[in-house]
Amino acid sequence: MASQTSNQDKVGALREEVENLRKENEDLRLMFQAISNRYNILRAHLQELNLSYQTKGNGSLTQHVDLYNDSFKRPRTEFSMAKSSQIFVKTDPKDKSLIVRDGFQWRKYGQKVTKDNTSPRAYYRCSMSPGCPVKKKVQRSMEDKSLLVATYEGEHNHGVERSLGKSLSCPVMNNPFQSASVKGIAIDLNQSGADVEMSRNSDKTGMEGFVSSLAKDPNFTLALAAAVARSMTEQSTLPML
DNA sequence: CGGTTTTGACCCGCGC
DNA sequence: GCGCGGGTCAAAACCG
Repeated sequence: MASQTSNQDKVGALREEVENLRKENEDLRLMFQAISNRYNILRAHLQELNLSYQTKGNGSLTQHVDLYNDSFKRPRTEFSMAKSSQIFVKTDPKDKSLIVRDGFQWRKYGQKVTKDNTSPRAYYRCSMSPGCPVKKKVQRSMEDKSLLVATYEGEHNHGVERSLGKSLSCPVMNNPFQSASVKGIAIDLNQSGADVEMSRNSDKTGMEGFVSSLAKDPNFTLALAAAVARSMTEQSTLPML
């Protein structure tokens, strides 16, 4: 029958379309994860600015929110990946491992007990790319033993995608630690939560340029919407921690 | 077997 | 020059 063959054609075409969409979705997911990682690094840089401010004055919540805006309003000649930045990760204080999952692969090359802190400091080098100069130090905070402080130095000479292709779960996105806070500063390491906090606490002054440039790209907005939807679906299947 | 971790030795800058 | 402390090296152990 003619109608039967045309139905088969339609089914074939639909299958092909579904497969194409699936591939596209996968690409978009990887792209979203790369952007997420970059965002985390940028946020860590902000955190560093915030900390240096707090050491000078007694930072209340209001002050540190203002600083977010001030640091964005300030003209910058360079706004690349942070050359040196700190992030805080909430962990079990009894856990002696000094591991901070941030989406990159690291090779530990040393550990030292420092004078000002009873817990040891671990030294890592990025092992995702042969000549990558990035290093990080991880040490438990003295004030709050449940916090791991990771200090990053240098700029990666590669993207984060390299490792993402191998595993479906991005360590940063699936970070089991819901939030970390120290002296009134809260860093939410849960990806979706972080986005919400960001939009609540800042007027996005400095982010405007970045966001609007991305928003002008229809491909990006579509990609982001799809990736976020998928990300949320995946996260909803994870056990609540 | 190749990559990673461990850990004591070594290096180097800084203050005295 | 010397000692101290933080950072790195490198050989051995470990692990998937």
